[in-house]
Amino acid sequence: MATNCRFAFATHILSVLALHEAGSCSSGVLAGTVNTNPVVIRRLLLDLKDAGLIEAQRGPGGGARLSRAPQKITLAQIHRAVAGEIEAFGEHPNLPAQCCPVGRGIQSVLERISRQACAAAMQEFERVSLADVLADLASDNQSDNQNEAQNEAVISH
Amino acid sequence: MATNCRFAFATHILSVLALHEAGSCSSGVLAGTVNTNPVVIRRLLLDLKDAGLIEAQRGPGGGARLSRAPQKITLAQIHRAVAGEIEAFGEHPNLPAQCCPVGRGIQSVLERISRQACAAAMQEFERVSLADVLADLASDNQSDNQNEAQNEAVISH
DNA sequence: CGATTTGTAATACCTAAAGTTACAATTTCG
DNA sequence: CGAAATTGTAACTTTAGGTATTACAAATCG
Repeated sequence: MATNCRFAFATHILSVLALHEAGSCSSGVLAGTVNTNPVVIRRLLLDLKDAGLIEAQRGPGGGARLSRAPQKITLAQIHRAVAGEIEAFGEHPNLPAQCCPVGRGIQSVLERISRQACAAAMQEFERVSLADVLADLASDNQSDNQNEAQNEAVISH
Repeated sequence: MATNCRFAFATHILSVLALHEAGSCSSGVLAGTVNTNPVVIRRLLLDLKDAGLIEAQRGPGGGARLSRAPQKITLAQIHRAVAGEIEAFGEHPNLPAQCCPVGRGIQSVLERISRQACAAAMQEFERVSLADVLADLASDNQSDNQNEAQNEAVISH
C-alpha cells in the first residue's frame, strides 16, 4: 500500500506529547525521536493544530502540547488531520479508451468499490484511541524488560 | 492512499477478457483499451497467470483468456495477484530513536493496527467478484444511453 | 520460413514525497 | 531593549518507486 509516512509520524509525535504531560516539546526534540528533520515535524504539527489536536507556542520554552486527553483522540482523527481521508486503492493514471465499454465505465465502478474498502479501513482506525496506542507501547516495553528468550518465541511463531 | 495502478489495470484487463468469451486478447489490444504500453500489460498478465486467473498463448492468434468464470474471481484475488496483500497504512522510513520509549515500540504497535485496517479493506474486496464488476459496467452503460438529466440527478445526490 | 505474440531484461522518465536550507515572525527572559 | 529560542513558511533538492519504453529472445502457427 505504501501510504505516506505522515500518519505514522503524527501518531508517533502525539504519543510523545502524551507522555510529556507537563510542558511542551519543540519540533527539534520531536524530530530527534522520530529521526527526521524538524521542518517535517513542524508541517505535521500545523495540520494537527488545524485539526484541534494540539496547541503550539513560539519562543523559548515553546513547542507543542496535546489539547485534549489521549482517550479523546482517535487514529482516524489523526489520519484525517495529516493524510486526509483514505481515498483510493489504485486508479487509472490515464484515461482509458472511451470506445471500449469497459474503458468507459471501469473508473467509476472501481471508485465506488474502492470507497467501500477505504471506509472499512478507516472504521478500524476509528476504534483505536491514542490512549490505546500508549497502552500498547507500555506493554511492549514491559515485555522487553522481561525474559528475552520468551519474547523471541512469541515473535517467531 | 495512492496504491499503484496495477490493481485497477488488472481489473480492467480481466473485465475485457470476460467480455471476449470466445478467443484470446493480445497484450496490444488490451493496452489499447487501458491506454498504456503492451509491456505493462504483459507484466500484469504474468502475475495473473501465476495466480491461475488467466491462461496465455504465444504466437499468431495467441493472447490471454480467463481460466475460470467471472463469478469465481474475486477482487481480493486480483489484488493479491498483482499488488500483493495490502500491507501498511504508513510506515516509518527511518528507524526511530531507540532510546525513546515511543520510538522503541511505535513501529510494532502501528504495524499491528495497520494490519487490522488492511484486513478490513481486503475483506471488502473479498465480497466483490469480477461478475459483479461486469454487472456494474453493464448498468452504467445502460443508464448512459438513457436520459442524461436523470442520470445527473442520481450522481449528484 | 516468416509473421505474430508472449516472456524478460534493461533503462529512461516522471511524479510525489521526504528532506533540507533559509529566513521572517513571535515570544521569553536577562 | 536585545539576544536566544522557537514556530511558521517558502523554495528548493534529493530520493524512491512506479510507469513507460526499447529491444530482443523464445515460442507458436500457418
